[in-house]
Amino acid sequence: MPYHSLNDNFIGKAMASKKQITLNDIAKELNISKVAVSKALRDHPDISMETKNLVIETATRMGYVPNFVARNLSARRSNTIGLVVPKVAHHFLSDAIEYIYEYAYKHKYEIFMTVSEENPDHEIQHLQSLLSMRVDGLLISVTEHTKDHEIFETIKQRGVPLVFFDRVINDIGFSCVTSDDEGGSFEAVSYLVNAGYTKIAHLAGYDYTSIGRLRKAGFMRGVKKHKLNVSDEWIIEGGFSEDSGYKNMIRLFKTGNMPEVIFTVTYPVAIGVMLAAEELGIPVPEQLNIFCFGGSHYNHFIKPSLSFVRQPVEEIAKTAVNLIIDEINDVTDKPQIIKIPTEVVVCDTCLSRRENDYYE
Amino acid sequence: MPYHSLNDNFIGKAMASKKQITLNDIAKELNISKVAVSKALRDHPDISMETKNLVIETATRMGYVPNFVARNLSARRSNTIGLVVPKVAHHFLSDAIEYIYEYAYKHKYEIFMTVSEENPDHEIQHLQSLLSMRVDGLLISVTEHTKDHEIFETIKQRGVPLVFFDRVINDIGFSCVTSDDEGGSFEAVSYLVNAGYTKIAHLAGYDYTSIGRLRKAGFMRGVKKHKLNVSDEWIIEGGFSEDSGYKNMIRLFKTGNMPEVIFTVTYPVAIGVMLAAEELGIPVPEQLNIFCFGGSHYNHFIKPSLSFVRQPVEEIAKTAVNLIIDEINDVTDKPQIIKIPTEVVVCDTCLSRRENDYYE
DNA sequence: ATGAAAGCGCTAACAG
DNA sequence: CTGTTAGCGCTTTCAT
Repeated sequence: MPYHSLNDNFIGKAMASKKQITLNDIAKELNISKVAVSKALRDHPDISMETKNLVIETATRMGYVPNFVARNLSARRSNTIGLVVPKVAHHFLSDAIEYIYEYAYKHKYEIFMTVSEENPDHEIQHLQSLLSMRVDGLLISVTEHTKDHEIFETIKQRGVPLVFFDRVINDIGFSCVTSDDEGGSFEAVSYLVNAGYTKIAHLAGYDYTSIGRLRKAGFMRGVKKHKLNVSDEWIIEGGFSEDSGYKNMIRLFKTGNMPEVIFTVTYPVAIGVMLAAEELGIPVPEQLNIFCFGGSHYNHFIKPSLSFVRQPVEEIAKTAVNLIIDEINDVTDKPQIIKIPTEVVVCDTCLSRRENDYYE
Repeated sequence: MPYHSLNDNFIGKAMASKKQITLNDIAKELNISKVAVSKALRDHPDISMETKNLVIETATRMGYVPNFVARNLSARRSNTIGLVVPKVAHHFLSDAIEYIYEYAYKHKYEIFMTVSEENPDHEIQHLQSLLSMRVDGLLISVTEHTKDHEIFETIKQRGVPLVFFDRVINDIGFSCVTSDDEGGSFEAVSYLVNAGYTKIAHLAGYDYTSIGRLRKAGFMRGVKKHKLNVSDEWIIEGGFSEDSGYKNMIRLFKTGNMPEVIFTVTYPVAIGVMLAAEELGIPVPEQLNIFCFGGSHYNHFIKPSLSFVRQPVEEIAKTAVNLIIDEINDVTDKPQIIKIPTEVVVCDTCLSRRENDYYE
């Protein structure tokens, strides 16, 4: 069934059965025109203070609630931003979402959020829905499986502003806001080397997902810079979830060739590695160390707590919101590629083995 | 400024600048009427198979995207449910949100979600926005500070269906879907008593919030049933966050009168207690045990992992979605009060001290 | 089976 | 300052 066909259940009883108060009702009550009421309510300079107060008072008294649907249809803008995320129960995204709401709210934009569940088909569907709702702009972090860019071409054609954040698609003409994935991974390796580790493996994401590709690239740059010996078996491409961390840790173990440290592409992957290590009877951090990209609220309570590269989530959210609003109002050049710096945070794992380590 | 006045920034450039394909464009292209196209796209029985196929093909070819705003205005229903939650980065809610999206999606309803950040004023604002967008129904979990019920009266008056879930307001004529908060707490106490604990404290929520009141009530019923001696100092009313758990643990400690077990109203509160215990040098679970209402993804990795009352999150989400859809379509009696059973899950804390304990 | 007419509630453009 | 006119894009009667 093509997208533009209607939902099956778009029938039956409509919503609110009670009569709604409209601009017209207020106008009649006051014996003025509909337009005057509309303007008064919008605090338009055309209208006298006196009339305004009268209108506002009457509107409140009559229980008027404006109809945004009508307003949006007429004004061809909705003051609304569509947000598409792959998950909600997710260390990074759940925080990012809250910040996005917070900053959008400050700018008087409403956010309509939609969850794709890491499913590219749902992602397309939701994007279409949001487009159909005539949102003014789109904010999206793509699923870990998004490969098809057709929908984004459509969006570009239609001229709807869109900003990618965190998991992005570069080079297709839209702005992107991310942490410095490549640089952060590079710094992680540098930290590890300075701390006295040389045998480092990397559980990577997928190459077709920006964070997977870039974090691996940063890792590789670190490896090259510090002339580390990294066997092929130590770089395993997998997903971004706990599950893939678990599986790939087992796979790594089976090679019989274990590193000192495993650097994982995400926090959940590290958790999966911990789980597997526990089952395999490998003590962490004594026999195996773990370092990951991205933190978690619960990290402090986990034993051992994981050292990690901090993602500047608030900054990313804030920047993305500001950018999409600027693009909506056409006050910025696009596309912009923005990378927010990261920071190495040392917890229980991967402590320095040296004496005078400058990382304190 | 009254709610119905417009946002300050409702000016400036509108969205999509490119011309959008409308029903009319397709109609002209095909030399048939707008209505025929509309009906064909909606698979209306009036239209012949032949015409339908032709229309659908042409629409696809021309890149037609239906305008839901116009559709909703005309049809007076949007196939959309408004969702208001107090937080997103939250053990229970982040899961609940995903399930709500999942089940709504199955029923071809779109969810527009909004985050109140535990702020009752934002909550009211968002409810108003959603109402103005003419959502067909509302799903809400209230903030921990929501006391004023006026907005809900307004919603009732307007005849818009609403279903509360998890944090609910009873007795104001709306349906509620929750876990069995009272029963779950009662069972927790029963478990603890059977496991050999008698000195139990309760870090409660607020009495004006449903989950706080009911979980405390269940606790009290357990205390009475098992004739436990619980000193007044052991029942502390606070919030639902990590922060309040931390503060109240310190407060409890200062009384010099410590229980064997602290039963907390939520998982985050338990985490706060753990934090404080760590700082105070009280070993958990050796010297102090913790039991809480609600679990967490990360519980398995926390040492010691917390024993808890499992909230049936998927069931709650599913039930709430089904209920709101039924109410939208007026195929159910309302209001309904639905309680989903909970389950005691034993992890590292509060293990049984008895030999032949039937809880294994 | 198809279409013409009438609006959903609101805002924009222009005239007074 | 206020009102009139003309839609936004779509869905509903109700004719044909």
